[in-house]
Parts: sequence; C-alpha cells; structure tokens
Amino acid sequence: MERAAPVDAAGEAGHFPAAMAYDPKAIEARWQRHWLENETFRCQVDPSKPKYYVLDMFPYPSGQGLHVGHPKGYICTDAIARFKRMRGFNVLHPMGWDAFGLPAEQHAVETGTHPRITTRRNIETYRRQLQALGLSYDWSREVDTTDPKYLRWTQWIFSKLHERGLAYEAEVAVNWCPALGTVLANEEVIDGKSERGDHPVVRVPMKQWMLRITDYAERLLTDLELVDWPERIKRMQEDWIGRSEGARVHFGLPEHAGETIEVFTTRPDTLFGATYMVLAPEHPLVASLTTDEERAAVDAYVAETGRKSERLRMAEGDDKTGVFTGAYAVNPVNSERIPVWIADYVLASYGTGAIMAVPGHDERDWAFARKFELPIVEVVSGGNVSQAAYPADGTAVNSGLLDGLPTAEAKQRINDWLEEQGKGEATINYKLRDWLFSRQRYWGEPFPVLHLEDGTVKLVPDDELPVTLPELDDWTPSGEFETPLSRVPTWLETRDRETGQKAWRDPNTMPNWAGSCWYYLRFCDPGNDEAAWAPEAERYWMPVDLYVGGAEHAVLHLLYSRFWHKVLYDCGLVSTKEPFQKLLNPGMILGFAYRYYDDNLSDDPKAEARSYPSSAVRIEGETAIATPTGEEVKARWVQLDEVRFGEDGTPLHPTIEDLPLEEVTEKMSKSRGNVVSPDDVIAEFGADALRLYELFMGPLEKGAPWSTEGIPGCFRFLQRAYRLVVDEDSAGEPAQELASGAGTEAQARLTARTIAGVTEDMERIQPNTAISKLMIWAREINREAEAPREGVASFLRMLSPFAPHLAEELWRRLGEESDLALQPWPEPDASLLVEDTITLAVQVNGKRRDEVQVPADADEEAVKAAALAAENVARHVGDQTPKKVIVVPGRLVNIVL
RNA sequence: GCCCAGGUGGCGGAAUUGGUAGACGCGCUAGACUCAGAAUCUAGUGGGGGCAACCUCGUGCUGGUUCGACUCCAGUCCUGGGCACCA
Repeated sequence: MERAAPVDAAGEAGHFPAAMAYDPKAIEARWQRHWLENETFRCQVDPSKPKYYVLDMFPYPSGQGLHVGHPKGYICTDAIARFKRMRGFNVLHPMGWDAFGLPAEQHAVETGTHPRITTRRNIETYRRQLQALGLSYDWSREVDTTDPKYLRWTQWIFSKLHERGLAYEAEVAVNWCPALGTVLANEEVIDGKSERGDHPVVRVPMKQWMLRITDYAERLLTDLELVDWPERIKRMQEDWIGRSEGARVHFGLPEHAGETIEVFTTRPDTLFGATYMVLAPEHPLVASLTTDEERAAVDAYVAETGRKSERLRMAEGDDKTGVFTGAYAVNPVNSERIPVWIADYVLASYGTGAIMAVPGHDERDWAFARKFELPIVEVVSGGNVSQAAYPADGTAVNSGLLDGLPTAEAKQRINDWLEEQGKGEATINYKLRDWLFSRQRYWGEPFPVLHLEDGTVKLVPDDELPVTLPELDDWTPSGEFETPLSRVPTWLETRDRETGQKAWRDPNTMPNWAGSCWYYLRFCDPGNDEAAWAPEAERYWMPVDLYVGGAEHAVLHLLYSRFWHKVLYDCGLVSTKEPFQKLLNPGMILGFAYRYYDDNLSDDPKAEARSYPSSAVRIEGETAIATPTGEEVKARWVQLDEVRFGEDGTPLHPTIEDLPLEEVTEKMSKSRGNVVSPDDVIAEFGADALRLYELFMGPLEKGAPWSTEGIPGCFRFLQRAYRLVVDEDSAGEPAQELASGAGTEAQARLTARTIAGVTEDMERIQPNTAISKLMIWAREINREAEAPREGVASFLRMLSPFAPHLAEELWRRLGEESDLALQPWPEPDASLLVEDTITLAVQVNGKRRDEVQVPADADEEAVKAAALAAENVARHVGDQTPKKVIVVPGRLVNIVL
C-alpha cells in the first residue's frame, strides 16, 4: 500500500525531526492537530459494532478556567474510551457545556458584559484546555445549553411535561433576597442570610413553576435497583426521596363541624396514646381554629416563626416551643377530647403539616409534653414512659382492640379499622417535594408558555420554538420581586396567533438544571434540527454505559435527569428506563494552602496589621483569637508560588521575616491561593505526563492532595519509553535498533503477562495498577537483550490510552502509518501465560519460612515433599511430625505442627 | 444525634475469592558516568536485633473465628462525606 499522507506536521515535513530528547511540546501539538483535522474520534451509529457510551458530567465553564483537579475524571474516562475503542467498541465520547447560570449573570451585572460574551469566552478557554490534554472527544458533537438550537429542545421537553400535567404554577414560599433582587435556593441560604454578601433573606409566597417529581417518587426509588451506582449515592437518593409507610388519620373538630385535621403517622398503632395534636405554625387551619382568648399569643408565635429560617428553627434543637390554640380535636379511636397546639417542631413541608402527638413513644412529643405538662400515656410496653419515650416496637397496651398485639400486627389491625370506619387509611408518604422550577433571573431558558388575556396558560407551539431571550444591556435587579425579563415589554407582550388574544410571555427562566437534564440524549444526535434526537440514534447509543462526575450531584442533577428520563420513557421517546447504567465519582484533588493570621479585620489595605502564625492563634467557635493579645484575628492565605521555604522545609511568609505558615489541605480555590493550572503543568512536563500522573495517583474514586513531586516520576517513565524507540544520542537516527519478532522467551512471557494484566486492570477501571505494570515492562524488557519489536508495538498500544501523544509518535517511528488510536488492542499469547515452574511460599504454623520451586503441574504429594525438604522449613520442623499440611495450589504450603 | 465511606512505610498507593503485606511511583542513601552540576543508570530502603544466615514486631486500637486475617465477626477511637425535630 502506498504511504498514506497524514495531514500533520510529520507528514508535511516528509520525515521526523532529528532524534533528540523527549520533547512533549512538539509531539503533543502534532498529534492534537492530527486528531482534530482528521476527526479521528468522530463516531456514528453502526449496528454492526457493539457500542460503548462513556460520558463525563459536562462542566459549567467558569471564568477561572480549569485547575488540575477538574480533569481527573475526564482523563480517566478518556483512557477508558480509548481502551474500549481499541477493544472493538464503537465509542461515543462527547463533551459540551452547561452554560446557563448565575456566575455569568453576576459578572454581567458587575461589568456590563453580556453573559453570552462571557460564556463564549469561557467555553473557548475550556475547550482549549481540554484539547491540550489530548482527550479523544468527538468534537463534532459538542453541545452548548445556551445555543438556541439546543434550548429549543429543552423547551420542547418542558412542553411534554406540561402536556402530561407535570408542570404547574403554584404559590409557594421562596427565599427572597431583597438586596440581591433574586430568589435563592435553600442551599444558598445560611442562617437566614444569603451565602453571597450576607444579606437577609425573607420567605415570601410567590407564584412559581413547579414540576411534579413526586408523581415519580416510587419509580425513582425502586428503579435504583436497575443501575450500577456507588451504594452511597443510591443511599443518598433513597434518603432524599424518603419513603415511609404509615397511615393518614382524620381527627374531628367538634367546634368546627365539617373540618378535620389530617395527620400522617408511621405509628398508627400508638393512636390510643395520642394525647394532644400539633399543627405547624403555617398550617391553613391555624387561623380558624384559634380561639379569641389565645389569638394574641398564637399570632405572635406565628409571626416569630415566620422570621426564622427553617435552618435556624432546626438549630434550636431540643428546646421545644409552642402555644395552645384553644381548640380541641377528637381522637377517632377513643373519642377523647385532646388539645390542639401549634409548634415549630412540626414542619409544614412534611406530611400534612400536622401531627398526632404520642409523647409516650416519640422523643420530640415526650420533650414537648414534659415542658408543657401534657399527659403521657403508655400504649406500647417495653420501656418506662415516665423516664423517657419508648419509640421501639413492643406489645400494645391500653389500646382497646389492639391490646396484646405486637407492633407490626397492631399497625395492620388499626389500619384496617380506620379504613372500615372511614377515619383514615394506610398510606405511603415521601419526603421528596415537587421541584421548584423557576428562577427570577435572565441567563436561563425562557418558559415556552403564553399567559393569555382570559387567564389561561397556553404552550407556545413547537414550530415557534425556541423562545429566545431578548437582548438586554442592563441586568441589574431593580424593583421588588421583579425579574429582569419583566422589564422588557417588547419581549413580554405578544399576541396568541390562534385566538388573536393579547398574551404575555413568562418573565421567569428555568433553573440551570434544565439543560443538564437531557444533554446525554442530545449527544446521541446533536445536529438534528427536526427532532431532539432520532429514535434510531437513541436506541443505538443509550443508555450511557459509564457516567463519571462529582458526588456533589448525587441528588440534584442525577435525580432531576432520572425524573425527566422517566417522563420521556412514558412518552415513548426513549427506550431505557434509566439513563446512566454505571456511575463513578472521581475523588477530589486538593491543594496545599498556606495560612497565617492578622488583625486587619476590616481588610483595610492601608492598615498596619499585626501578623500571627497559626501556632499563636486559637479557634473559639467561629472566630480566631490571637493567644498573646486575646484579640480577634482573620485568616490570610499566601499564594502557592509566593511561599518561601526555610532550610528545614518550613513554609515561610514571602516578605514578613520569620513568620512560619501553616500548611493545610484545602479544596483548590482562588481565595485559598492554592490553584494549580493544567496549563503550567503541561508547559513543564507535557499533557501525557499530567494524564499519567493523575491516573497513577490512586483509584479514580479517591481524592488526594496535588503534589508536584510525583510528576517527574511519570515523566521519567515516558522518557524511558521514548528511548526504547528513539536513539537520543545519535541525532538524526530515526529509531533504535529493535530485535525482530517477540524476542527471547523471557521477553515474550513478560509481554504476554503485561498484556493480560493491563487488560484486566482496564476492564476493572484501575488505570493506576495498569500503569504500574507498564512501568515494570519498560524497566525489564531490555535488561538482558534488545527490546523486541513486537513487544514494543504491544507496549505502545497499551500505553496509548494513558499517554496517547507519545504512543502515537513512537508508533509512527516504528514505521507504522495508520492511527494507533484506532488499532486493535493486543491479545496475550495464552501459552506464554502458563509457567513451567512456580514458586510457592512455605509456611510453618502460618509464618512464612521459605519458598520452593516446583513444576507447575506437580501433584500435592510432590509439593508437600518439596516443602518439607526446604532448608529453613526443615530447621523449624526439626524432628516433629506435622499434624497437617495444607497445600493451596499455585500459592503456598502451610505446615501445621 | 443518625447514615455512609475510609484508616496500610517519610509520602501517593498495591495486595482477584481469607493464602508470601508494602507491587509501582515519589522521597531518601550509596555507587557509576561527569572537570563539576543537571540528566541518566545501578543497588538499597517498614521498625528493632544480628557480621551474616536469619530472628522478631508490624495494616488505627481491643478482642474473636481460622492451619492462615489488611481482608471475616464484635466492640472501640479517629478522619472525610451526607442527612439532621421527616412524625
């Protein structure tokens, strides 16, 4: 075959540059260009091949760019993708951008730069950084959630949800931050203040879009059985969904005919012990039940709780507060009149927002009853309710028809009774709440709906999608409760094409989870303008075989996208029940940060601050106190590259004399000054060394602090690999002399063993041990004889998932002309894996004393004899007769005296 | 408080099902090459003892099961993560 003309630097030059020291910069640039220009990793549906879909959680491209911690997962999935490709799989390995979101919008407010500009710029940076790592993405499939061609289909999926009654508008309490002019998520509110800026947050009712994820609670829970995910992630989802079995019970209100209080309880068997009831202060019946005598106290209590955030209420812990409403309810099982209280230990958001209090068998009710001197009755034997609540199972007592029944049976019996009497029923309750789906922000997907003049809400027809954002040049929040879009009448006001009515667009936008809920589906068919994806593409590629991303998305992204996926499944639009078959969470790479303290609490740049090392500072609660003076001080961080190191390696402040710094391990962040950029590491050691090091550091799922010391080791290994093929000393020589064929028997065996081992490690996603086997191969292969060409070729194939640039370069130096990345993975010669003689350890009483060489096929008697004959064994056995001799084939012999 | 994950050399980490603890790499020590350094190569490197052969202790801690335990069981301490009045 004629020499193919690869479009790359080497091809143009006609020959490779003069041989010299390993120079990653030139090699990496050459092959990155080659892969991009030839679209080496472009893939398409091919039913003749098995598929493998390996996906990274796509990033939000922030203005900071990547640090070395981010690509850990990407590098691992890339190695897997490259491995699977060589193993004959048709691999889908795409990348895209989750680009809507608050940071770009905040940046816009501060600088006046349109979020689209910032986003585009950040994407450019991220793409450049990822490409510099040599990741084998099919870049033709790149998606951007802010692209109108993408968000059109996000809106289309919202329409599907709406059509099925799963999207609705409701008035709910939200965290409104007047200073920031926006609603905040619960996670963004800490102790009643905003996380950013420490501004007060109030809970106000606002009309919001909600998604009925609770309809899918049961399936979201049970289908976790179908996926291969880390147990702790499954557990977190289970806890979040929070299924509990119990009963709903209706308590009558004699003074309010027709009204009842409904409670949820997991212990209907304790109904006879319910001696009072408690409503959440927000409960709708509070106002009507409260008697005139109690009204002032109740109103004051309701107002007081309204001011507290849920978090603060919880923080108060065991000290129970509450007030009596003056009303009484009737216990349906024994017709006793019991008082109705309100208390903030009952949460409006869980169950029915009301409870029957059984102080004998619930710790919270017990504490409350004690404080307010309410009666405590024992209805389950086993404890001593005058000392403490007894929440465990036991035998029902003082409970009429339930007396003598064990807890499980009592529950069953009372449930049947409640249903017969029409006073309640067995039910299942979930902690999961419907998903608050709107945000009062600009940089998100507009809702594809019209609010018509007649008060109805109507979906924008599919053929009019997308509804794009209007151009704005001012994103500053101004009025109360006003969204940026509500200030754009030209965009907001429109007309319904069908009825001619005046119509208004929705001024809210979707949260940034929307785009990430389905991007894995778009990757199957990203260029499709007719549909969100073609059914053939979806059926071929789905599900995602391996999904890798941070555990911080355990409940949010992963639960939301599973929900959407199930809705799409019900619509017949996807063929799998679950989107992500196997999930792995990369551990976080941390960075060393260097800390001291000073007394410049106000951050005044002109102030003369007094500085203290950490050893002179003690932490009291949240505040740091300088021990010598007793005054408050503030932590300061020294940039990583400014730290000086003393003679003994002590980190020191760059300018202040004799100020030792404290070394702590922290998440990499700008404020801690401990960010390491991949750009810098690549500039010094190359992308291959960085990739190798991040994989070699340890298992994917384990986090560790970034240490610069380890990279040279990986660089040295690559250099050794380079020298196997390239003669560094004789400039101009294209390649080392290599022995032809597989080499000596020992070399052939080493190669076979390495192939078998590396293959197995990769199947188990353990690149760290695979790399160590390659290191051993490279060290041993030419110890006694010239490296054999066939062995080197196999080695390069195996090296290519980890260090793809160097492997590809050396492959060409061997005279090969096709892409190494598309070569088949080597197969070990099975006959070489079987050793003729094996070494067995010999133990005496379980302690290793010697070892013996025996033929691999030696029978047990021969092995025993050899073991007993071993010199050091004979010494320990002496003239004793072994009680027992245990032979573990291929492993060891244990002689028991 | 509850749930989950994890504790192995100076450091990152290996150790298929209970079967030679510490692979591989870093660091360190010595040597080779060099005028010298860098780079590279070679050897050594868990603690203690011994000239050595070897002996002994050793996988957070305390027990247990077993011929044999980093691995299994019970208890306990520490670290990290999640949840936190969920009726």
